[in-house]
Amino acid sequence: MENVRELFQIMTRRFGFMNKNCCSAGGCDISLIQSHILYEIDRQHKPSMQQVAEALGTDITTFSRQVQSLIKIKLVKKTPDPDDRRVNLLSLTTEGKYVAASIDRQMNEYLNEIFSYMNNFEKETVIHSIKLLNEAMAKSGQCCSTPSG
Amino acid sequence: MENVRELFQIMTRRFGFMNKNCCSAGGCDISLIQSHILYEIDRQHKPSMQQVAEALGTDITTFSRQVQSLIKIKLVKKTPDPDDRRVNLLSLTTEGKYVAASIDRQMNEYLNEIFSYMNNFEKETVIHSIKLLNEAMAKSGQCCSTPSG
DNA sequence: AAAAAAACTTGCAACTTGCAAATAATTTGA
DNA sequence: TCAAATTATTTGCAAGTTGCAAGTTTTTTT
Repeated sequence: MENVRELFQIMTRRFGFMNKNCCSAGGCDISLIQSHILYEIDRQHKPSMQQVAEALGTDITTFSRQVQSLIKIKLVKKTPDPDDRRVNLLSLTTEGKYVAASIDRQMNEYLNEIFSYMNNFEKETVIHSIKLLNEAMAKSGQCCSTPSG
Repeated sequence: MENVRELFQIMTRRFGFMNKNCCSAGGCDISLIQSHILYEIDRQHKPSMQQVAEALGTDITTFSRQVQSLIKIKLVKKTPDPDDRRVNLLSLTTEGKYVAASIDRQMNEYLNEIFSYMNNFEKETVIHSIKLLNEAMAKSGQCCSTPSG
């Protein structure tokens, strides 16, 4: 049987390159980590620092400083949680939303280009498979999350 | 229609956590980048520095130093290419092979655990899909490789 | 051969990392 | 009710990582 890990390793490496290549979409040259942070803030509804850091598997102290840099370039906003003032809620600024949307658009364009080499049945099969994988990975909590979280 | 990028983003993030979690397999606590380097040297046949650095999308100067650190902990060997002595061929030491194999074993164990939540048809569908994806990504060179390479 | 190119290494200055300790707000439990 | 424990986040620090520019060594070109 083929080496399953190898298939995944190559695929995720390529997807990583795609993400890296999209860091300059939206007229803003950010780092890969910053791009991931924008993505995750956009995905969650007013998440706290902890929530985003945990989702990304980033040390909270490192994360704190990454967020500071994103606030400095005006892509991210921090609002104290009125219900618990230890907590800071994160959200994207208008420009942050624009950058995140540009990156997302570019990523989906790349993905469409990749799918253009498949017929429609193959494409649907692949998308269905990724969903299956995500569900299975969610069930199998232990291995696919950070040791800390 | 669902957001395809989101499906990929979450899946590759989880696979990244798996890779990170396996860095201590083989009784050796290495960094994620070092694990990727071991993997890639193992995969290619006596590759040059350039070849591995390019495959991983790492700057060659950074890579040079990462390799030095792997040589220092005796996981990697560097042999001058007899045909072109500018070139250094990379290979794993016996211990490097052991560590790489341990990581690979642990990764495949994790993957098996994930597949245990699927029936056999689903598993085969998923594996087939990843192959399709890799072929399509290889055809669509532009987006899924480094800007430099 | 001299000049250009290729494969790699080193110096440097900027950035990133995570641990330990600090601060600030909230919860717990006498 | 108030001191102690807990939680969310930030800062100091020292170690590690980054990539550019400039270096060495070897090979290719002219």
